[in-house]
Order: sequence, then C-alpha cells, then structure tokens
Amino acid sequence: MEKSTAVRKNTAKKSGTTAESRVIRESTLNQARRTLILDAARSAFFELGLDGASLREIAKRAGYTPGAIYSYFANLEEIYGALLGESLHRLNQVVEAAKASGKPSSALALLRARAEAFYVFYRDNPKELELGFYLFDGMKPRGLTPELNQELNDQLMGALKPVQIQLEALGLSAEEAVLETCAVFAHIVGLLVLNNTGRIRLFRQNPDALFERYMDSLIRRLPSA
Amino acid sequence: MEKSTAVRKNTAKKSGTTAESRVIRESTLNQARRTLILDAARSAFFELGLDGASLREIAKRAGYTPGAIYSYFANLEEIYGALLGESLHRLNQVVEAAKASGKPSSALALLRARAEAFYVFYRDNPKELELGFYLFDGMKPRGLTPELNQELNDQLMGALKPVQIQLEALGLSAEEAVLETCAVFAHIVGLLVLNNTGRIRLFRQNPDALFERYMDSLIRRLPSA
Amino acid sequence: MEKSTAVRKNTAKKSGTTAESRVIRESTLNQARRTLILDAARSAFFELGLDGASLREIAKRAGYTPGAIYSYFANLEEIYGALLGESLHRLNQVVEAAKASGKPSSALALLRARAEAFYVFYRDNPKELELGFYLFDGMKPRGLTPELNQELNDQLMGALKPVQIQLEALGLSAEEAVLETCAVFAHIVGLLVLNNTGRIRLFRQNPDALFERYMDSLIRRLPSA
Amino acid sequence: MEKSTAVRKNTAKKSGTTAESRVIRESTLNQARRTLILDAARSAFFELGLDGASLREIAKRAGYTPGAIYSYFANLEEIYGALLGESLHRLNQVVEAAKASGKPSSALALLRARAEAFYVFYRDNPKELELGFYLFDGMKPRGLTPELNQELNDQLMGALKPVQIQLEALGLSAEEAVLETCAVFAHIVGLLVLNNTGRIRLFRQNPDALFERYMDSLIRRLPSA
DNA sequence: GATGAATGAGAATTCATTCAT
DNA sequence: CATGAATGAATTCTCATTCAT
Repeated sequence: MEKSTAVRKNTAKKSGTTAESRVIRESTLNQARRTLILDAARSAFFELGLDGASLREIAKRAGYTPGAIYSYFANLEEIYGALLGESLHRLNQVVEAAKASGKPSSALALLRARAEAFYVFYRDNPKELELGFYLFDGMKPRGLTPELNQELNDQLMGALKPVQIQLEALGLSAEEAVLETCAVFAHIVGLLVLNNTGRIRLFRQNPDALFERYMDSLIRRLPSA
Repeated sequence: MEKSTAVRKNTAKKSGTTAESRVIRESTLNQARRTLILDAARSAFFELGLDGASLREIAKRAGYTPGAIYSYFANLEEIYGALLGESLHRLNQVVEAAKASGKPSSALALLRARAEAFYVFYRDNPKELELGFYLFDGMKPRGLTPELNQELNDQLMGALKPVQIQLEALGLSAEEAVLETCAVFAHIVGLLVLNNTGRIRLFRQNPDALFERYMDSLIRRLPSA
Repeated sequence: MEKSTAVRKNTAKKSGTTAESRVIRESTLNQARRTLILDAARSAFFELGLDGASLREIAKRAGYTPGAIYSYFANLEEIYGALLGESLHRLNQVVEAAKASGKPSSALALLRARAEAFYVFYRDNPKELELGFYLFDGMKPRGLTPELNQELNDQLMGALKPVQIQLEALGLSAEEAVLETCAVFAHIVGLLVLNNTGRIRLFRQNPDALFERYMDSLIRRLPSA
Repeated sequence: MEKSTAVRKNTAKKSGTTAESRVIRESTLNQARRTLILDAARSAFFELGLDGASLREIAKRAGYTPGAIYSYFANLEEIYGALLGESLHRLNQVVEAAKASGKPSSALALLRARAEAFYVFYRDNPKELELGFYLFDGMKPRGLTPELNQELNDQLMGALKPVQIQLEALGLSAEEAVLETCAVFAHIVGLLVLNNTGRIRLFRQNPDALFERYMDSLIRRLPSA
C-alpha cells in the first residue's frame, strides 16, 4: 500500500510508464524547457544586447528563478552557445530554402538567391552576427567545448555549402568554389559589420547596393560568363 | 659667497624658470603619464580583451591606484577613446607612408601598396580592429562625445583617403572611387574578422591570398585595365 | 518502511503544504527580513546620521553582505523611503490615539492632545524629523517615485488631519482650519529644529513651554473663546 | 649669522620691512585670499548644494589647486564654518538696517520691520538656512571649535537682538521679550523649512501670509495693544 | 605660498553562481 | 525540479587630505 502510494505520487504526473519512456519524455520536457529558456535569452539578447542579457534577466523572462536555469544549462556561456547553434540552424534553413525568384531557376539565379539569403539573414538580424563573433572570439574556454565548437563550425559551413555547390555547378573547381565562397562570406560579413557600426553611412553608401555590386562582379568572373 | 650662490640657486629654480616653461614641463610630464596609462590600457586590452581592461587592471599595470587615473582621464571610456585615436593615428601614418615596393611607383602599384598597408595594419594588430568596432558601436554615450566621434571618424576616413585618391588617379570618378574604397574597406574588414575568429582556417584558406585576389579583381575592373 | 516514512516526510513538507501557504510563509519571511534591514537602517541612521547610514553600514548591522540588501530594496534611497513611511505611520497612529487626558474630552482638550502628540513624537524622535526633511527635499529622483512621494505626503497630511478636524469642530471654517493647522505645524517644526540644533538653549528657553504657550494663544484666538 | 641669513632669504622678496609690518600685510593678503576662497565656496554651495561644494570644486572656482586651500583653512568644515559666520554677519547688517517703511517709525513698525528683515533674509537665501542647520547640527567635531561655535552663536543672537529690543520698547519685560523673540525665531524657521521642503504648498498656503498673520497675532498680544 | 599627483578609503551597484530548503 | 536568499568579487567613480617639489 505504502509503496504504491509512493509510486503513485512519483508518477502522479507521469502515470505508469517504464523508466525508459520516462527518460525520453523527461528529456522531451527538458528540451521544451531549454527552448523556453533559450527564447527568453534570445529576446533578452535582442532587446538589451549581450551585456543586458544577464542570467537574472533571462531567468525573469523565462519565468524562472536564477538558480533554476542551472538545471538546464551549466552556465551562462552555454546558453549563448545554444543560442548561436539555434541561430545557425535558422540560417541553414533560410539559405537552403532560398529559391531563385520567379523564373525557372538557373544555376546563376540560384547562386544569387543563396548568397542573398545569407546576406539578408544577417542584415536583418544584426544581433545574431554579433553573437557569433562574441562566441567564437571572446568566449571563456569553458563556454565552448570542442564538441560544441565543432558542431557550430559545421553548421556555419553547412549554411555556406549551397553557395559553394552553385559555384561548382557554374563551372568552378571544388577548390575554386571553396575559395570564392569564402570570399563571398568575407565580403558579406565586412559589409554588415561596417553597416552595423555606422561606417557605410560615413561613405554615404548603401550596403544592399554594395552587395549586389559584389555579386555582379563575382558572376562576371565565372567561367560560364 | 656661499650665500649668494644659495640665493642664485633658489632663483634658478624659481624666478629663473618662467611660469611658462614650468607649464610646458608639467604638461610634458602630464603627457608622459597619460602615455604611461595608455600603454597600460593597451597592454591590458591586448592581453585580456575589453572586458578585462578594467580601470583597476589598467591602474595596476600603470603602477597607479584606480583613483589616480582620474587625474588624467575623465573616465574609462575616455581611455578607450584615446586608445582608438592613437591607433587610428598610427594607421594613418602607415598608410600614408606606404610606397610601392621596388619599381618607380605607378599609380597602380601605389594603390596596391596603400590598400595593403591598411590590410596589414589590422591583420597584424587584430585587437585594434576589435577596439574600433567596440568604440564606434557600443560605447556609452558620455564616453564618445560628438566631437571625439567626429574626430575618430575623420581619422578613419583619412586613413582610407589615399586609397580613394589612387582610384581616382586610375580613372574612376570621385563617386566611383568612394564606392570602390568602401568596398575595399569592407572586404578587408570581412577577411580580417573571419580570420581573427578562426573562420578562414575553417575553409583552409589564407587571408593574404584572398586579399591579393580581391585586389587583382579590383584592378582588372579599373578603366585603365 | 523506512522509505515510506521518508516519502511521507517529503510529502508533509511539500505536497502537504500548499503552494499558496508557501507563498504566504515566504512573503512573511521576506517581510521579516525587510524589517530586519529597516531596523538596521534606522539604528545606523540614528547613530550616524544620514551620511553614516551607508548601504555598507546598514548591511553590516543587518548581518548581510551589501549585495544581499538588493534582494529586498532596489536601492539605498528606497530604504530611506521605507524608513520614512514607517515613521509617518507611527506618527499617524500616535496622533490618532491621542486622547484628552483625564476629563471627558472636550473638543478643545482633544485639539491640544492631538497637536501635542504630534509635537511630542518629533521632540522625542528628532532624527525622524531630519529624515523627513532629507527625503522630501534632497532625495535623488529615482529614490522617490511620484507614487511614493504622494503616499508619503498623504501620510503626513493624514497625521495633521486630526488637528484640522478639531479646529473645525471648534468653529473654524474649513479654510481657516487648514491655515491654522499649517501654522501649528510650522511652529512645531520651528521649535523642534531650533531645539535639536541647540538654539533654544541659547535663549535659555524650554521648547515644551514655548509649545504650550503657542497652543494657549491659538486657543485664545478661536471663535469659541 | 645663520638666523640673519634665514631672515634675509625670507625677506628677499619683500625688501626691508619690519617683521611686524610684514605680519600685518601678510595677514591682510591672507585675509583677502581667504575671502576669495569663501566667495568660491559660497557660489559653489549656492549652485550645487553642500554635496556639490567639494573642496575640489571650491578650489577650482577660487582659481586654486586643492592643496592650496589648506594654507588658509584647516579643512573643509572650517570653510563651511567661515561661510556661516559671514552669512550671519550679513544677516546682522540686514536686520540692523531694517527701517519701518515710509512713516515716522513707531516702535511697532520697527518691530515688524526687524522681524520681517530676518524672515526675508532666509526666505530669499534658503541655502544659508540649510548651511546653518548643517553646521550646528551635523558638523564633525573638529570643524566647529568651541570658540567658533561661541562666535557663531553670538552672531545669531545679535541678529535677533533688534527684535528683542523692540519688544521691550513695546512694554515686554526683558524675560518676556526673550521668550517672544525665541518664539518669533521658531515660527520663522518653521515656516521657511516647511516652505523650502515644499510642505506649505501641500497645504496650498503662502509663507508670506502666514508670517504676516503670526506677526499680527503677536502684536495683538502685546501690552500696548 | 602653491602645486597637483597620488593615496586610500569609501560610495552604490551588479552579477554569476551556489546551496539549503 | 525549483526556489530565491546569499555570497563574494567585481565594477566605476568620488573625495578629503597629504606631501614632495
């Protein structure tokens, strides 16, 4: 009797499941709550910047107390890491989903679409760019485990893969395609960093026009041209 | 005799030294101590990043108590501002001094030399790039007075002016020259940011090669080509 | 067996206690700790004056680290505000409770009793007078929200209301009653300020006698006289 | 020999004066510079309040460096003390100079004029009232030597003496006159403190009217009435 | 007499993290 | 799992005062 009571109590929430399924469900719940916290962190980070996204602020926005966060993340930097992972995931989706607008998509149009998706993603979410740079660069050692680092790198590379593929489809060798992808990536990042820090305005230029211009010149350089 | 000497000594130190010269000497000393503090700040910033370059740390490295710093700088952000100003000053000098290597300097060679000087400066002093971006972007209002801001902007523009001038010398209109200068700037910044955050290694590329490649393609696009 | 006991214990503490009651208990505890801090603040303020009642000092006296205080009060000024609110609350009670001594309380006797209660309160707690003046006057903007300000003003007015009511009961018009109340208030404050700063001793006078004298003359001026 | 040398050195700048005359002149110079500092202190105090009137601020306004101040005042509190002495001196003059307006000055009119002069002085210079209370009350021991304290007290009593004299002229005994003077003083102070802290506005009253009213009632109580 | 750099102590506040409950 | 009080170390900044020059 007493035991059954105990069981019932324990399982009150999770009535009669095997240990295994409980683990699964709990990890699902866990995942849901991690997501909740990440949402809070993202909103805090977007509104207040990295400085304002303190653990307390995140906890408050997630409806948790500060201590509770540590059930889901080892420390604040891990949250940032997860945030970045999530951001890169969205980036991947966006780039992957990019289609040449209107016409039957030529390889050229697709290249443009892919690169532009990448560019637009960070242009419209400058904080995500900031996050990426903060983490890769400034994070304290413990925040970025080698595994997480690898994973994030892979995600980033993944997001650029579609561009690379199109470049190959347009006649570049694998090697050249990587090189050109890297150059596109650099140009986009440079434009956006300059834009976000108000430098492009200094030149009375427009980042979109500069981006298009770069793509034009890239395309002109392609063997197919 | 001795007495008179003593008197003369006194006057040598007091009356003999004009008020003006004393002011000069003191302001020189003052300047030296500002420099001392800036050196401390730079070293702290280079080793520990902006977060680690706290006023306490800077003071410690300068051999001062925290309070003493305030005799020379109104607040921490002013130190950062001075650091950046100094950095931009060096950048200007480096770019200005850049000469085409070897041959009688053609306009083309000079263009390359100027852009390369800019590139190399930040490639070899990655923290200075970081400093610039932090300050222009994230500085608290009081740290960056409109005047200082203007001055820093002017210094930055000044550093890029030689590039722009060479582009005009090579046949670009003023408008196109500005645009192209801005693009070069962006590309350099992008390359360096990616390099500093370990991304270029990810692509197994080399930033110098990418830079040269970009310059090559730029030159090929010039009317004179 | 042991397990079941353990379980029961657990439930006794957890499930047995409703969430609601826990909230109540905790808010009670919280209140108690706020009170603890306020006591510390009051004692610091009484012994060392407002300047000496630093957050550090208050924390020390409360047995807390400085940071811990911020769990209970947003900032130092809020503590002062709470202290004043508390003081005014006591003042209100004292004045309200004031009864004419001995005889069946005539309106006249009640007037005297009320005014005297006010006078005695601040005579015997001179620091509370000081606190009030500091806060109303010198508090930094954020310390005194408009709401709190209103509340404190209301409490002060409330403490004087009984006097005003008695004056009306003795035949003064509402307008005259307010005016006379204000005058009484001023006289009391003046006497106490002079007393607290040692000025009345200078005249070899006694504040109590002066107060009584003022009340006598006031009463003589009333229509009922 | 050595002594004479020393003297000659000292007097090198002040060629051939007796020690006595030098002392006098120096003390005159000294006095002038003390005044200079006090002027700076007063202006700082008036504009910035006691908190803002730091030694640095005073020094800056006086055209001195912080250290130089210590040649003229032992510490900051002594400056405040001197400031108060000066303020009381002006108060004395103002009250003394007060004449009944217009008509041949009856004793009654003179009483009013004197009291009003006192009232107006502090009404129009609320900071001086504040200064007085700060110093008498809150000053650190070393700031207010017994002698200075005595002097300040005497000055204050002196400022009220004219009122007391008029009260005697109007038939009050010496004892009663002191008492009534003290009461007038208290009422004035009370009104002004309440006014300065915004309390009188709370009652929608006007301090001037309240003052006149008090004087009216006082006069009505006089034997001559 | 004057300088002004420097000290040293102190101010309020913030925050990631821990841990008893 | 969750709480939230508490810590402890950090942050920038202010200031009266001292003292070698």
